[in-house]
Amino acid sequence: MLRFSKKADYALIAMKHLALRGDQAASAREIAEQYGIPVELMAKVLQRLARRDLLVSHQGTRGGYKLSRSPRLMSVADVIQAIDGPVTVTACSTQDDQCEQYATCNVRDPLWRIKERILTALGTCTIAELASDAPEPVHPPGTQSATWHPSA
Amino acid sequence: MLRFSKKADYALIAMKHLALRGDQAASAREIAEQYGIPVELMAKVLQRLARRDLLVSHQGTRGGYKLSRSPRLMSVADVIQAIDGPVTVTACSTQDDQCEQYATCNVRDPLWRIKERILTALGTCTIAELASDAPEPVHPPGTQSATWHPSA
DNA sequence: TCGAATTCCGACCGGTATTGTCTTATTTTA
DNA sequence: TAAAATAAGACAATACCGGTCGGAATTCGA
Ligand code: SF4
Ligand code: SF4
Repeated sequence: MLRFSKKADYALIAMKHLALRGDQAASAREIAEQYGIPVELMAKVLQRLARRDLLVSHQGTRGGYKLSRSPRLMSVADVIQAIDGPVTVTACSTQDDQCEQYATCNVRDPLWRIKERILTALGTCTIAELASDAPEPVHPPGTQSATWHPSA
Repeated sequence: MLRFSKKADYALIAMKHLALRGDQAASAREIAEQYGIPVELMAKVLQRLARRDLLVSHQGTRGGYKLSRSPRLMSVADVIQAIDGPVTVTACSTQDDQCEQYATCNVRDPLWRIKERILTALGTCTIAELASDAPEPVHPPGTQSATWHPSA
C-alpha cells in the first residue's frame, strides 16, 4: 500500500524537532512526550538515527541528541533509509530477498526505474525544508539538493 | 518500507502482458501459469482490475480479460490504486484512519506534499511505457502523460 | 563518591495486514 | 450437456510491525 512505517514517521518528527531546536540537545523522553510517542519506541528510533550518523548522542544526565550536520545536508530519504533500510519498491530490489517470479517477471526493470524516481523525490526534500515548512524553493533545474546519492 | 504489495506487482505483470497481447483476450489461468503466479490469486487480482474498469472481462469458455482502453491511457498509479486503494504514504492521508499524533504532528503537510510527488511519479508512467520497456521518451516539460488525476 | 538521569541494546509479544487456498455459483461456448 | 472460464467470498497460514520490557553502560551533579 506504499506506506511509510510509523517509525519513519516518528523519525521525521524528531528530526524536524531537532532541526528547529538548533544546537541544543533534546532527550528521547522530551521529544516523545511532546508528540505523544511511546518513549521506548522513540528512544529506539533515535538510537538508530544516531548509529547511522544522522544524529550525535550524548549519554548521561543532561544528555540527549543533536543533529550531526546541517539540516540542509540531510534528506528525508536519508532518514527513511536509516530507519527502514533501503527503499525497496519491489521484493526484487534487494539481492537477499529473491521473489518467486524473478525469472519470468516482465516488469522488473520498469519498476526499478520507478523506484529510482521515488528515491529522487525523497532525496530532494531536505530536513531543513521540512523544518521551515516551505514548499521547496523554486527548484533550479539540474540542481540536486542536499545528500541524495544516485548510487544508493 | 515503502513497498508495493505483491498483488499490485501481479497486476502490473498482467497489465503488461495484456498490453503486449493487443486485442486478444487472455484467461487468468494462462497468465498465472506463464508467470508462476497462484491461479486463484491472479484471478482475484484481475477481477479487481475489471471492476475498476481497467479491464473488460468475458465469461464462459474461451473468455478472458482484455484492456478496456489503450495502454497509453493507463498509468501504473491507476493500477496500484485499483488494487491497493488510494496511495497513502502516511496514516493521516485518509480521513478514516486517524493517527494518534495527529494533533501535535509537525510533518503532516510536508509529508502530504511528498505523497503528491510520488503520486505524480507513478501517474506519469503509462502501461504502454511499461510494455515497450522504454525509459520515458524525453519527458517534455509541463506535459502530464495519460490518466493522472491531481485531485485523487 | 554516590545516585539519578540518560543513552544503549537485544529479546519478546500481540495484533493486524497480506498472501495464498478452497469452495461454490454463474455464465458462455463447443 | 459438458467443459471452461469468470465471480465472489470464506478461511487458514504467515509475515510484518508497533509497542513493551529488562538490563547494562555512561555521564553529571549533589
Ligand atoms: S521479480 Fe517481478 S514480481 Fe518479483 S518482486 Fe521483482 S518486479 Fe515484483
Ligand atoms: S499525523 Fe503525523 S504522525 Fe500521524 S500519520 Fe500523519 S504525518 Fe504521520
